[in-house]
Order: sequence, then structure tokens, then C-alpha cells
Amino acid sequence: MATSLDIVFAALADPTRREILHMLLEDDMAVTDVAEPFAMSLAAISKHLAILAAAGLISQEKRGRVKWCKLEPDALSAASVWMQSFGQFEPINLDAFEAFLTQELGTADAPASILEQ
Amino acid sequence: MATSLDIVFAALADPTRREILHMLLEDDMAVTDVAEPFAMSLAAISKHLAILAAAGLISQEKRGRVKWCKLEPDALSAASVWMQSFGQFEPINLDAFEAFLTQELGTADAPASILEQ
DNA sequence: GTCATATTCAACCGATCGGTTGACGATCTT
DNA sequence: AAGATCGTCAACCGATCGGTTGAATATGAC
Repeated sequence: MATSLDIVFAALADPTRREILHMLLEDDMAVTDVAEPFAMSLAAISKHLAILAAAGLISQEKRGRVKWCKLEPDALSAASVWMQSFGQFEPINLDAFEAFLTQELGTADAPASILEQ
Repeated sequence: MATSLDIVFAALADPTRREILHMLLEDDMAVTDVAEPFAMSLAAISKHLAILAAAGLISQEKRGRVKWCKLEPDALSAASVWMQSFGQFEPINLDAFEAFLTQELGTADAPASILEQ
């Protein structure tokens, strides 16, 4: 039996899906627009979105012929709580954050917005 | 290229591995002792431990013929930071925590210890 | 009605995953 | 030295994953 934690962590394990979540942090998007920056087929992105939706990380609403995708960050709650039960690390560790940015995005600039809030 | 986030989240996506991490939260353990409560072969647990070690979530040190496994919770840091960049949820959401316990452990009792600290 | 756009479905592909089994190399005990 | 214990390795298995392609289905525009 796959619990919600299985599904959420598995959804987060793919870099394409994490990038999609980051894009949706900006604004709701149609499936075609989500797919645009990626070098893969629309069908592949559609599958990724289905996986994110199954994990509850996004919701999808069809208006007309376009399906709008919306971030649902609350779905991270259970996973976040699970991780915090190990609690021996700082909630915001700037070193780790910078290391993450360097690895994941290839830069340590832009998202000052995240730190400011 | 698999980033550290890929590897960490993928490691966390398996319930056996998450349970191993919980066990190691109590104390360091030998591979055989880790395997004992599980209904699967020692070789399978050995593989799970290798995956956790590759993710940096545990370290393994061989003393004599016994290989000791130690939790390394700092490895969760980057993943935790990544998740917190979505930040619209409470750091500790008790409803989600209880829902998680019910689903994952089949009870909502025991780990008051986690809440107390 | 016709055509274009938005999205999914279905079938397929190679690669990886989670598990098994049996053999093996180290290490401790006697 | 012999035997038991600890753990991994290697080969295998079926299932799932991440991607493709081409056809199908809605819906909107003309």
C-alpha cells in the first residue's frame, strides 16, 4: 500500500517535477505553457502533471479547452512534518540553501525573494 | 544528472527506508539488527541501507565484522530547505501530523515525545 | 460544418526498482 | 584449523518509471 508520503516523496524525486512546482509558485499555468520550456513532449509533461496531481501537490481545473494547474503547497505539510520529526537541523540553513541553489540551479543569485519573506 | 535532491527524495519515497530511519533515530544499529523486524531478506535490507548511505541519510562504519549504521539527519537539510521555499504551510501542522500518524503508523498515540521537544 | 488548438490515451521502449536466491569474503569463536 | 556469523555480490525476476509516437477527444474560432 502506497501511503501519501510514498507518493509525495516519489513525486518530488524528479527534477522536472520540482521545476514545474517552482514555475507554478509564480502563477497558475496551462498544461501547454508548463511544457513550453522543457525539451520533452507535451504527453510527457502531462504525465508529470498527473503524478503531481495524484500527490496532491497541484490541482487541475479545466476551463474551456485549457486545463489550469495550480500549486497546492499544503500537500507538502505531511512530508515536512515527517522530516521535522528528525529535527536535528536548522529550519533555514543558509549554507545548505546556497549549496542547493548551486547544484540545482547553477546559480546562487535570484531567489533573494525567498529569503526576504 | 541526479542531484542530491533527486537522491534524497527518492530514498525517502520508500516506506521500508523511512522506517529504517525511524529505527536509527533511537540508536545506532548493526545491519542484521536493522533487518530483524522486516519480512525480507538481509540482502534486501543491505541494499536499502546502501541507498540511504548514498543519499547521505545514514553513515556506515565497520567495526570488526559488524557494520554500524548511524542516522545523519543533516542530509535532510537541503530537502527541508527546498520544501520550505514553498513556505505556505505551518512548520508544525498538528492536523497533518495526526493524519500522517494515522496513515503511516496506524495510530495517533505514542510519539508525544516528538511534540514535546 | 470545418479547421485549429489543448490535452489525454494507448502502445511501446529501455532503464531502473525492489525483491529473491546462492555463492562468496571477512571476521570472530572455539 | 574449523565452524559460525556478518554482510555484500552477482545474477535473475517482474513491476514500475520516464520517455516516445500516433491516434483520439474536447473545445474554441471562423
